[in-house]
Amino acid sequence: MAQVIVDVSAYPVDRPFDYKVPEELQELVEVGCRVKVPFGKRNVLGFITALQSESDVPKDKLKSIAELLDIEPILTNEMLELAKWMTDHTLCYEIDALQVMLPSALRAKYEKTILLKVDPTYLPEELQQLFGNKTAIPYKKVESANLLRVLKSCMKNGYVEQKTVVKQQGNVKEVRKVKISSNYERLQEISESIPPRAKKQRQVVEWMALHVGEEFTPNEICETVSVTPQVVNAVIEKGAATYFQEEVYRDPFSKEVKGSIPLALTDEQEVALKEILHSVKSPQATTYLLHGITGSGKTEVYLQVIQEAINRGQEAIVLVPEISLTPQMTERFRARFGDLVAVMHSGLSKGEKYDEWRKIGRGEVKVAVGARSAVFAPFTNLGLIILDEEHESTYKQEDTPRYHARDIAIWRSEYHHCPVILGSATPSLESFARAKKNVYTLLTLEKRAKQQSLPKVEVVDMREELHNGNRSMFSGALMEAIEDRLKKKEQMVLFLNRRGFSSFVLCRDCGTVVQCKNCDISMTYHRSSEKLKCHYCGYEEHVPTECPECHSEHIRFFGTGTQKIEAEIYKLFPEARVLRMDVDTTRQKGAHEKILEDFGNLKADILLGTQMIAKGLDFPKITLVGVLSADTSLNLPDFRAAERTFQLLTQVSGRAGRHDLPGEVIVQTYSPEHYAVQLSKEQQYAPFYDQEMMMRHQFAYPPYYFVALIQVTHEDVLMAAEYAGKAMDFLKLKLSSQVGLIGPTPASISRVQNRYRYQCLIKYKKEPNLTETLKQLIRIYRTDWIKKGIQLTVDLDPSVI
DNA sequence: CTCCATCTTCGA
DNA sequence: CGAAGATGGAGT
Repeated sequence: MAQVIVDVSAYPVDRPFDYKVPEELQELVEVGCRVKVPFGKRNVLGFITALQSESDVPKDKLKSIAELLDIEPILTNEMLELAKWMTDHTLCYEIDALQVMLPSALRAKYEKTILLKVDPTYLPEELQQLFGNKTAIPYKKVESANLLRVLKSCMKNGYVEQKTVVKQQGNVKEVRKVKISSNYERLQEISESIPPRAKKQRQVVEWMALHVGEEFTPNEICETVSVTPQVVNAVIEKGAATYFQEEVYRDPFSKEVKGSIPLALTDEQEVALKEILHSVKSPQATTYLLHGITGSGKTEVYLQVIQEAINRGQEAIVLVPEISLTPQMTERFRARFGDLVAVMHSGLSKGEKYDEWRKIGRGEVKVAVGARSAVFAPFTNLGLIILDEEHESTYKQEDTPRYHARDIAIWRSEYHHCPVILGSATPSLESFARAKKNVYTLLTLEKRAKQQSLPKVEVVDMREELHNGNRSMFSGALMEAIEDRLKKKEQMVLFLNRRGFSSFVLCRDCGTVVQCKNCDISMTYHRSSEKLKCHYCGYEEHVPTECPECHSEHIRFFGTGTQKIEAEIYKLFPEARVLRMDVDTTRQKGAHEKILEDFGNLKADILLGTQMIAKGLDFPKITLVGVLSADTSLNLPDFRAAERTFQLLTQVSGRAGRHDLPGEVIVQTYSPEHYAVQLSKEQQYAPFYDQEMMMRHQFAYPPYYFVALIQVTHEDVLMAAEYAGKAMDFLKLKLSSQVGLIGPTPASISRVQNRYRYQCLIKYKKEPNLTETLKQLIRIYRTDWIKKGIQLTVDLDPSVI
């Protein structure tokens, strides 16, 4: 008897189902294996979460497992426990928690197929043709041939049957290899039996006799003996060797990396290292907040702690925020630990991810470097987990299961009794507050590792520029600086924070801005494709030649996309060589690496990009960083806007002058007096923290309060508003008077994909009843509201509001 | 009464 | 989530 969580995300089936284990699988099934089980009228994938001898389910209802998909369990006990915890803490289904821990290659692919049940001659001509001589074809094929009507009548007659087959999305890659017989005499016999005119065959067998028992790819043999594959085939048929399949890994690394050795540490680094090593050795689950200014050498500390973990036979997980960072970052880890490193990021194919995952699970590697989901790396003897740039919002998954990698890391550290390092130059207020309360242990690096001084930061007031008649995106100071660097042949990074402010199309006669027809947001102009795109739903349309409202021809592009800036740079500085890095230029696989490599090889003077270039860049020739508009992130309707801006400005500034040449930073803004702008000038984290904490206290936001966000959407505005109101009423009724309830209010983007969005915010300090109340709300929604087309989501600890 | 479209239910 | 029964309105 096996308890199985089935692969169906729905409320009524979010619990284990009991299945009989067929005789032939008795000895094989294990907790954590995937199985194929009959569920309702179809087969689905499921995970065995428990094995037991008894079941409360009546015997006549019990079905048997149809197929065992894994000989070895793919989920560890730790993962099963963690999944339970996640369902409770993120209010998701257990199946979603389990699925998110596995590489997508192991997820199920359901394919509708049509099975032939009678002699094909019974079928109408067209359908017969589709089947050919097969007995099963994909449903899609019938659909695309427009034969659904024919199919239906055949199904009625019982000529054909529909069935969904369960497959997995990706597979182990195998290559065919040749194993030469280990029997020397046998090879001699074969050689002698080969007729004299088959010269090539004899050559092959004679060569094989020199490599008794060895393994080669067919290609290797063909090349060394210089024969065609057919010859090798013939020899194998005679019994000189056998074909076999060998499992191989897809190699995600494009280039070799030179080795590196541990660097000498500064006193500060030494102190931090000793402290963390203490927890590695104890071992104990301590969470460290490593607060080190940009360029203070956090990574070297990570590397040396990991080395110790490896020496102790343990493994380490390193989380980095985005792919933009991974090439440079992973190279540092590969340089130190070589083949012991696995990478996990979105740039890899399904198959590559699966291979890396298997290397980790088998213990063939000791370090996993990757983005958010790498926190689930299936190590069994973890010695350390690191979250670099811990404040990054990408550590929070924005759809179910809405987990935060930081929380998962801490959970796993408690399970494995190992430390967690949260590293950042600009820690999230939450983490820093916890460090101050000694929930986390604070470690500080205040000096830059190579003793360079911090770059000089100049804040330019764009209002004055405007008064002085400069209407361009470049202030006088920035233009001068760019010209200067171009002359000196030094490099620059220009940073444009595009979020919420990109090039839109505006009619100068009536003021209409072209909006997406599905969402309440302006369309963004893309010069390369000459199209308008919606960044929320992906809708595209051609650039209009006249205003859609008043048909005036006076329409023009406003705002500043990276493309527009690029064009402007070329106009102002015709000799400048610009590399643009944004969503458009990095869509292709390996494009990040290519751009950064080119920039590193001095193939361009200016690197122009969006937030993806804010982090991790480390090139010696960068002496100028320009932030074209600091305001865009400052004015977002999010209580973390100031924090984000401070973090962003600090990070960007950190790109300049990391090596011998001194760096300069120019920040353009319409709010030069804002504390987030002012305090980022000298990376004054502590004053910023104090100031921002005051604001958070005043408005009852984290870290003083926890927040939970409830979003209600519907195609109809009134329905969305009404049910958001109902949700609010329910919360008011059930929660204590201690909680702050805000809403319902329209979401900052009030319509996405033709659905109107309303939200309610819960602020609370201690509310033991909260999870239960939210579960009840979700229950009401699932049993009642969902029928009316309402969609409701709950996010405990949302990263964007 | 038949046919199809949509809603509802249920899953071991 | 998806299959199949239940429901219901339009067409024969």
